[in-house]
Amino acid sequence: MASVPSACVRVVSRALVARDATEVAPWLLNKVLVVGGCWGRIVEVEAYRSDEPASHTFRGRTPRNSVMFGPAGHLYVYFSYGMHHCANVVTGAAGEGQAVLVRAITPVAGLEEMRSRRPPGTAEARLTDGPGKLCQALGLTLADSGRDVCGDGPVQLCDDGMPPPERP
DNA sequence: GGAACGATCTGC
DNA sequence: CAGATCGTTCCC
Repeated sequence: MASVPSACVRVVSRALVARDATEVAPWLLNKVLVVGGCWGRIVEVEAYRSDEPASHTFRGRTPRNSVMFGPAGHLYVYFSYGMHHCANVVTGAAGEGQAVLVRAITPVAGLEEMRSRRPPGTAEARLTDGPGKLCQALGLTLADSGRDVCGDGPVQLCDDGMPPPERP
């Protein structure tokens, strides 16, 4: 069980992810996603709000997307194309139906564990460089949907002090 | 009750 | 660039 990043790591506050998704998205870059003994740095994200046709919440609340209409700071995982999982961090005020999709992370710790969940021979650079890939590498499934990432649970969103890039 | 369609990934 | 593969949603 690898330890979390470094000395000054704190779970992000719910207030900071309760802002608008378009504001939270760039801020999430370089934050740390921890799942058990595995963790990596977020390097690509995408904001989804209910006013965008592509968003799962565009046509209102359904059983699947209900987590997105809940309070910020929870994980929304969905199953896509019958074979991939994708993970989002719910943002905004409860009821708004917004979230930020984590599109890619740079793997930092727990690499062997991540590799064991990916196809044999997967290069380190290809381990978590896509929304479906990172969920497979981290072992995130529908069972993780709804988890609070602002607490001390198995899935945590942390800040180790590295600022987001100036030019995203 | 059924059909169409993905916030994707991989291999040809 | 097409196929894999199935839950969710929407329409009849």
